Amino acid sequence: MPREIPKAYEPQEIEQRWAKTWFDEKLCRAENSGDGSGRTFSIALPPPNVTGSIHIGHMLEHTQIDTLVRWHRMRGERTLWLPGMDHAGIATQFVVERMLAKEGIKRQDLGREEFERRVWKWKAESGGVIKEQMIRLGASCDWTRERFTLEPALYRAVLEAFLRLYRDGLIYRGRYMVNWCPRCLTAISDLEVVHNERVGNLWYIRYPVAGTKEHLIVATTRPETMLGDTAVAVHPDDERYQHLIAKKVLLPLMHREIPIIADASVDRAFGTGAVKITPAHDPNDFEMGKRHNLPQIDVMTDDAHMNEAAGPYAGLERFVARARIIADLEKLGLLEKVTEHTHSVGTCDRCKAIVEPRVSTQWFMKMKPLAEPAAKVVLDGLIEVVPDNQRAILLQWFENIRDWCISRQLWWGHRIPIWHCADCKEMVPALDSRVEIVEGHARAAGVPTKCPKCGGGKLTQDKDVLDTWFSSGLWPFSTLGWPDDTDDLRTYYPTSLLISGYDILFFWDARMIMMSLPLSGNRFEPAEVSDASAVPQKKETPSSASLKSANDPASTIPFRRLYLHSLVRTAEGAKMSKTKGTGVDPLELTQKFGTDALRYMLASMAAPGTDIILSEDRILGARAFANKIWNAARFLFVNLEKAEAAAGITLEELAAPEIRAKAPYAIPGEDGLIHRWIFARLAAVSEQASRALQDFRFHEASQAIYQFFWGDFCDWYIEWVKPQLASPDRAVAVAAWRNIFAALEAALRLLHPIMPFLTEELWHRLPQPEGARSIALDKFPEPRSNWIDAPAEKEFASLQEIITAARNIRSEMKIDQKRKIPADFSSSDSAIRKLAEQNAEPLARLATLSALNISSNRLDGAGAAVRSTSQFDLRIAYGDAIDKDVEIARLRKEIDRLAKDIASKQSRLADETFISKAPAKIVEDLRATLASRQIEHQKLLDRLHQLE
RNA sequence: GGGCGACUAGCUCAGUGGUUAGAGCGCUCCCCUCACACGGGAGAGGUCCAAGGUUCAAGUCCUUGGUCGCCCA
Repeated sequence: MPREIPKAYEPQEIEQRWAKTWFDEKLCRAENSGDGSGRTFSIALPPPNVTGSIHIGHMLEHTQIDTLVRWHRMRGERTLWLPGMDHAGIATQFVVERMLAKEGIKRQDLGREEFERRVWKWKAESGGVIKEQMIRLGASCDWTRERFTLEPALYRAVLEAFLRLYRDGLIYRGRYMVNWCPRCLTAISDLEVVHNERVGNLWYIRYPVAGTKEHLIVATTRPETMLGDTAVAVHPDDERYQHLIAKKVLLPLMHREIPIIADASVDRAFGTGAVKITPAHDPNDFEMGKRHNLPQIDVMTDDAHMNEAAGPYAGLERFVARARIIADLEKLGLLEKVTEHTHSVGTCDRCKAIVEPRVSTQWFMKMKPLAEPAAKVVLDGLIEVVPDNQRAILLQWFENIRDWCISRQLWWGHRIPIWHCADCKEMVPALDSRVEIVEGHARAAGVPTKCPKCGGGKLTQDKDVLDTWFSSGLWPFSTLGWPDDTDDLRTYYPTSLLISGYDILFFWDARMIMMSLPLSGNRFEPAEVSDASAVPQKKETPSSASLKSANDPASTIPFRRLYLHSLVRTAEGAKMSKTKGTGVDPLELTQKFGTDALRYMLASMAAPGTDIILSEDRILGARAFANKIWNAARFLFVNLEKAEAAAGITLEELAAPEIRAKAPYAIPGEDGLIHRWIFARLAAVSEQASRALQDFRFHEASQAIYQFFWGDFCDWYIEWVKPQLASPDRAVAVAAWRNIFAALEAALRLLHPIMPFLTEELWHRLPQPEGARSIALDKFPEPRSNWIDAPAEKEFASLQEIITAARNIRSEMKIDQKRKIPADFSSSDSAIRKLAEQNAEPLARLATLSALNISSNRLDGAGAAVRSTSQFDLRIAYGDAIDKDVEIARLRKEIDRLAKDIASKQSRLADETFISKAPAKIVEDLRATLASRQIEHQKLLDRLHQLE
């Protein structure tokens, strides 16, 4: 048993040692005998991005998950926290392209296969730093079940999901308006576009009306798109323009005649009420173009330069073209005016480039038939959403859902398992979801060789890959072995809980629900087709009713509870951002303060629904807490050595597990109030912590445990029992030691879910059962019936009051801290007098009194300081040290406060409606409180009169 | 434009209709007392954003307004 204990807690070595041990010993591997018995708790790690390193947001998320996971595990449940990573299509491709750029290479120079090879190489070398960091930070994941979205099993799950959804008509391909990122060179989904208000301009441009001298003035924020205009639209009821409808205007610069059309969707109040229509470059115009059969003219290239359709402006970057166009219009006298105009500009979530709305041929997922059942499971309460207000936000999103663009023009990701026939353009899906391993990596194996429509043999696979979130949407079941029917799926699915930030509620949580419901139930029905000729015809989109009947929602939901945690913000309240350098590195913080301290701080701030503003002061407080715990343990071990030497007491006889189990022990010759009290507190706090954790109230659990450990255990319990521990009466010492070790050990288990390292270290310094590996596998304290003791709690509170009153007098009288002085104690209540008598020694010791004279007499306060409560009076006479004026001021303030309180209570009690309507308990309590206030008030008044 | 959240001690935040609204940090005073100065003891500090309303009872529920932040369009 190591006894050398440093004076201050030094977390670095301890944390590294335990992190390694936990990982090496596979401590948190979830056993699965397959019998499915007993309570199960399972949770999937929201997969961090393979390019990522841990940031403070992960740290918060993982602290909360890990705390709950450890708590459930300690409650004896079969517990699985399944970790892994996603391949982060755009981000990873970006990172590798940037590296290549340093060598002067473009991915196109390498070709697709070689580029993929390079990305895998990068992944092997630098991907997944975050895993090492998580291990270092003690995340109690089952690392034996770690998953990656591009590994063969999950690749197969993606193919299977795609093929089923395609077969069911939920995935389709078409030419529609999408958000195009000209930097990433790919389409992105609506969710990946960040809208910001920006001050720009509104340009008013004169379009000459053909065959007249009139001009129609249109207003636009993006003049460069006018090159692709195919109409001008006005509202059908707009009197200003009635005479122009069906005429034509001559599109300036392009010398093209385009029609003036009438459409009710035109906002008459915007600009001049006449708008240019560019169906290939604006979502509203796209819709209008369809209604009026207008041509779509795409005037840009993939990288946002003007293309040949832009005539003289071809080759210019879009904003250069804009400036040139404005200048040219001005020269021609066609620029009416320019005004300042604030409007919303969409940027790429990943690279911040301004997104170009653009028509493009892409793959989409139909969302309405998926969103309806998803909303239903939330409405029906099959998935509980916490905090509750997020539930409404989620439901509203399901309500207003739009189709999801799932294809990405990237080379890194799951390639769409569709082949195109060169002859007849038929789309041929992969024959099945099997994957083959080429150079160690998965790709679709069910390659069709013949076009089922025309019999042609020239089939080429679609070039696009799937949005990373598509594979993330399958995460809760793909990681457990789906589409196979595995023991893990049977045991751990649906998962118990998902914890994520509310910022990915739509990206991930919502999509997971939508994809799980139709897919995760059918484990025995792979979408295989036996031969190419049997490629199924696309069915009608299934109704939500048929989706529902195919699967039981209770068994196909991805998780039973969804907890949206808050975000960590900068001191200014902004979202932390790596690019802005406002991020905080949690590893740096753990280096400085210790992981447990950082975890404690985050947990103590993590009230549901409130964002966290990071404060170094709070981490310092948490570090102090860790140090306090360390030193409490240190006190026990250091003093135990003395007891060993003096009385031959051994740790084994004091703290062996079977000894601890029987605490609290009675102390020979006294009532053992203090010991009964600490276990009563332990019971209350254990219960409070459990209740709080059940409801994700991490801050409440943290605070309760802090209060217990520091306030109750250190400040009162240890101080109180010090003499007993050193007692020459061996029986007294042994009993006291046994109690204090049992209390400490239980407190460590109580604290373990939040502060795993410190508690593991100290737990191992106590005797444990043969073969016990970790506190993490021990039990969370549960209130025992012999711990609960309400009278002890009440009595001890009175003793605390007496000591505090005495200390208060001493402090106000500026009595030397070391100087022992006598005090007089009086109470009309014999039970209180008896309590004081029985505890005279600790009372005197902790209040530094030379004597405590107990009586039932009224105390004469002349020339002395007095503190009174309704239960007792305490008097200390000490020379002429009392400052009369100060004392009078204090009394007056107190009397005033009491008088107001008494008046308010009296008036309430005088109110008939209150008496008749309020619960009896409330009235009763109020009466009792009033009585004791009145006693107190009278005592203070008497005292004041005496002084005056 | 629609929705959500916040506003409580100097700061950061708890507060689940019912006793005198709490915590940590900071502040003031005293103490390096034999586990801990990352400590111990004692204290000061609040018209709970404003105004109405519901209720026997409002920091808490409702309405309106203000300031700040976020999400969706």
